[in-house]
Amino acid sequence: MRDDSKKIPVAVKRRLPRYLRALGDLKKKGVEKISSGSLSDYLGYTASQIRQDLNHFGGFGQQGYGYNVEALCKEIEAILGLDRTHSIIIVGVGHLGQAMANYVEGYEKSYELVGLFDIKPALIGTEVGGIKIRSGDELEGFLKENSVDIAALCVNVESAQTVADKLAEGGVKGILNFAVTDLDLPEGVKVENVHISEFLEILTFDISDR
Amino acid sequence: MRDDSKKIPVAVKRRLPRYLRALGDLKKKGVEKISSGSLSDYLGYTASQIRQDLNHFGGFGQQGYGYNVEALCKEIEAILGLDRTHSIIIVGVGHLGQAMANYVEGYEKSYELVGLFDIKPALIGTEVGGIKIRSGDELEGFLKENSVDIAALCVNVESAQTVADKLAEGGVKGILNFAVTDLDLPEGVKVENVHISEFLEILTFDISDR
DNA sequence: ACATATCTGTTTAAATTTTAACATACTTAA
DNA sequence: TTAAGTATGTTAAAATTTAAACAGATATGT
Repeated sequence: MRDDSKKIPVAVKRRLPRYLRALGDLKKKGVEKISSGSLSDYLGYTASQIRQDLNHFGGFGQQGYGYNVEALCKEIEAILGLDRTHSIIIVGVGHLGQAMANYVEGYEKSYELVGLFDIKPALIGTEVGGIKIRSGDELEGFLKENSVDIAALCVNVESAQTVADKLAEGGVKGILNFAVTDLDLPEGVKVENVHISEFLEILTFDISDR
Repeated sequence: MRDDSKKIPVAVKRRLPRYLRALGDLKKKGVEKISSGSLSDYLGYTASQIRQDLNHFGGFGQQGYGYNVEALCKEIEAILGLDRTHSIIIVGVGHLGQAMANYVEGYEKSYELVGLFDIKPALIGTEVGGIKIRSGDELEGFLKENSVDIAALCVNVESAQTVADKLAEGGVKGILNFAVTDLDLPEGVKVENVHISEFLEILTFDISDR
């Protein structure tokens, strides 16, 4: 939309959800305005960094006043794309897939869960969150018929790449990958990895006395 | 252990699990040696970065030869602390908690699942992975009796801080936090956040055409 | 209305992270 | 045994990220 938004540094991008969460909390508390200094206390980022981050999207603050919580919240939502609705499917409805479904339900309008897929016969046909679980065989056909923006990939490592290929072929724009493997995908399909076991390993490194 | 290891850059630390995974794959394939160049093709990091990363831990390569896969694998395991066994409990045995339990089972010797806790009466007393789910009320007592290294925090946002306080008080060294909130903890207790909804938001940002 | 304090946007500097370059050492094959 | 090729460790440069500094604009209290 805005033409300079391509240049938003990766580091800034990854902080946006945290800003949004903080602002949502403040809004809920009835806070109307906030300064970079107060937000710094709240978030643990330096006030300087907050001002610089927010400035990538244009001046939303006012000197001597601060930032309007409501307005800034809306703005960041728009930047992240949460002001629109994105269709989501979940492939692999094990524990992780169901946990993911719960997260998706938490958003009022930003996401719409449109499909669940699994290959386990016992699961096919049952419902999760009011949505029927379809057979994995139906995935390709489903993607032809329906426009899917995001797929949460909650299958095991072995089948991850195969499923990912089908998702890419079917026109999915982004994959939230929970399988602990690195997917090879065509240009244009975005991937966000959530390699849980790696977080555990990093934590283990941190607690190992050294 | 090594006295300069405190200086390992954060960015390097966070890449270690990925190195370990790649080396494990190679070992499984029977590859004995690997050069930084080949590893670069495999991982997508530059060869230069790989050499520089690995050098933080001492020279494990050999000029004209490369790196011994087996030896390097062992070394990184040791650096991460995976050559020892760490006790783990999971607090909150919903879908996420059970998924987490599965991950832990995947490690042969590095982790030992020693306890599961939940407050839902229907769950208490049932077993997951051969471990009985205890009542949340027993948590403090359990921590007094047992030495717990890591806790996976899989409870809802509302109770996360309260539980985290008990964990810290009980001597837990690290918390893998799945609750989408920022925990306030005493110095010395490490936290690794896995804020799944934030990954989804970042992915949404990436796919939003701009 | 005015002075003082507040707070942003922006510029400049520091720190961190990544990439490139290269000298040196080892391997391999003839 | 020797020469050519390979590949590391290390140093230097570039890029990115974070922090500090400050000028200018707004708010607030008297």
